[in-house]
Amino acid sequence: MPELPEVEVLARHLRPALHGKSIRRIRVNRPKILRPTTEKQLQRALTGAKFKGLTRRGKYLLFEFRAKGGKDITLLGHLGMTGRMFVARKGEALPKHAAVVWELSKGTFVFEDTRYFGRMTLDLSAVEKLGPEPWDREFTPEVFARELKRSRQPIKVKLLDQSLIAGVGNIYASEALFRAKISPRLAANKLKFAQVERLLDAVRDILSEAIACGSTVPLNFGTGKSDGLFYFGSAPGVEDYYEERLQVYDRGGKPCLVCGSPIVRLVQAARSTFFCGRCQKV
DNA sequence: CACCATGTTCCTTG
DNA sequence: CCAAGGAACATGGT
Repeated sequence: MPELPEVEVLARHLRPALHGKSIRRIRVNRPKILRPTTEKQLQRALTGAKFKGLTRRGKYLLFEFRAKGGKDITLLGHLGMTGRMFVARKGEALPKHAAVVWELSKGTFVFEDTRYFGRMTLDLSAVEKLGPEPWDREFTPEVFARELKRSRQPIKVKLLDQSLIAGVGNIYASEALFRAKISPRLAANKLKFAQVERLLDAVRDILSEAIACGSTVPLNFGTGKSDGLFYFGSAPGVEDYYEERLQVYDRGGKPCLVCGSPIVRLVQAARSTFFCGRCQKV
């Protein structure tokens, strides 16, 4: 479930769910997910700590706590490929792959992750390496263009570079390029300035629309199958809602929704890219 | 069985 | 030193 929009929507749901609560006890079922923090360190830092706030940076979540001794603590969360987080109600069964569980003053916070690629750690170094948020005022088309000039990698691959721009993942990279009518194969340093402008607008619009869409969906994490979100999401009764959300991703061989020509799948940097060979000529 | 999957990091090669 | 490519991580779905 996790690119910037999904993480943003999750943050908006978790904030009120954690408001005013503190951590009674921490259970770690998958210590690796804390790396390089140890289970002991996490428990020492957070047992008895009170939730103070939650922000998002790129695809990361930053949990703020006030520890028992009065010290402020930041905990970093990342969903990896398959991570989910939710506050379960009392007596609710834990999912099979619950990696970390916080028993709260009221309720239970669950970080579950089938593939265990996610993170929950006191090591904040990953965030320092992130590039700007897509809507950062300083991140102008001029800045974007200057960075792209330095690379001959395909533009699709550059969009996934979190040190260039934070938060774009494999799905929305394809979607943004389709929106901007730019070929994913075009070398980053070959983009015209007008294309860079269009691409930045497209990235911002695609992500904003996904957040707006996700924000209207009633999440119901606890009950099982529904992660309530986006591409794989199926909140009850809103199935059709998702139909038209993705224009190219995972639509290989299907007709382009603009021109009807078949959507092409290719592999770049070991990841699938989808695009329309007719609409995205250059 | 084969191949695919929303992400990041590490290692190798040039 | 850097850029680029690929494997590894771990589990499940088709």
